[in-house]
Amino acid sequence: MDIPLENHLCFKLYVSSRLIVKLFAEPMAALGLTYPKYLVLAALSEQNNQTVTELGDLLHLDSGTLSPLLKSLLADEFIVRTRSVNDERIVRNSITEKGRGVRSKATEASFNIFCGTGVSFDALTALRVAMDDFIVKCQSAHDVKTDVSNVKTKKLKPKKNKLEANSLGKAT
Amino acid sequence: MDIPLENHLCFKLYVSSRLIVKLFAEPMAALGLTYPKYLVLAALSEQNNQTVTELGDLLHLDSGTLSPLLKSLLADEFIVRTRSVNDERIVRNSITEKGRGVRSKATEASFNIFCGTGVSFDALTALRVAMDDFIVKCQSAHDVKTDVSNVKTKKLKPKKNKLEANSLGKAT
DNA sequence: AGCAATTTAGTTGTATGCAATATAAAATTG
DNA sequence: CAATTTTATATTGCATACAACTAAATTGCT
Repeated sequence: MDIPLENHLCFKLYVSSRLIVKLFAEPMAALGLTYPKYLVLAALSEQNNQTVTELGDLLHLDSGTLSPLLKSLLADEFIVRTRSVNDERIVRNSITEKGRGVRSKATEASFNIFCGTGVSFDALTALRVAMDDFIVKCQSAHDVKTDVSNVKTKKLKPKKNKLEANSLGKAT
Repeated sequence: MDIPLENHLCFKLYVSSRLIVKLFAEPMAALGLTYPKYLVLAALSEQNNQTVTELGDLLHLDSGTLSPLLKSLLADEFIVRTRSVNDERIVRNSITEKGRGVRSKATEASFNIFCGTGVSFDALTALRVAMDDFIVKCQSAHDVKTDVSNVKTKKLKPKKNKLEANSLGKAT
């Protein structure tokens, strides 16, 4: 089979994503951030105190990527991390005041980057909407692949609790 | 400043790109490929015998990424590499028959992946067109950043030279 | 010709992404 | 309630990306 590279939407997305992340690099670095770190701060800024799993669902990143990122953000004091008292497996991540400060500046930088591209608001919005649909469909396609067997084998039950607080001292 | 993550086009692109690349992973691995390797083979399949720089311009990748990639493709005999006689700095990359074989199968897989997402051809085309414009604008914005000073200004840098041979014979 | 600047590709160091694995803790099960 | 399974997070290993740097080859300039 033969399809020109030019006709590969995946290729366009791949290039677009890397180009835009590259545009973010300098402004973010000036704030002590990287692109994914900015996303984490933005996520926590809107909904604070999220678990690693919740952040992962939102950003489509797994613990293999998030754990080092959160560790670094903690070291920079942009976030604090608290192991849950009720369930010691869970670690909640909260943005600090310092974190909110850089997040705000970073969002401003992000806005300026967008302006710098000269893309119209309409085009921006249209792309976002189209992208939303695409993301849902890709996610579904991916779930189909990985969920072949667990269609009927899941159940949720209420939690209990026990034990006391610490600050990331236990559980792994 | 405060803009919801949901309104960040960059975020949508970032997520979309990673999702689609993830969908490619298994089918490509079955052919001994990865996503960027597939792109290289697709590029050479359309325009064979390209230099590293030409491939880089097309795929928006630099030698830091391409050199290891091409080295790996060479080891797998999907391409051959020839240092130019006229200009020994230049290395031309050509897809082999074996390479064309897997590229064809990979393109077929790529088509199937697209079908699996359920995205309509129209939506696909619309996205690609919108993406093209976006890429051009991002590229321009990036060029503006990096070209600010070299329109009329030169830099002074110390130079020297020494050493020899590598796997392809000469020229580092 | 002779040397500085430029170009081309490769290497190094850092930061992701992600699958696979590890580990602790909680939920289920017999 | 002990053993098993599941869940939440962290760690490891591999493959990109990319900036910065290196080395060799070529161009340009005087």
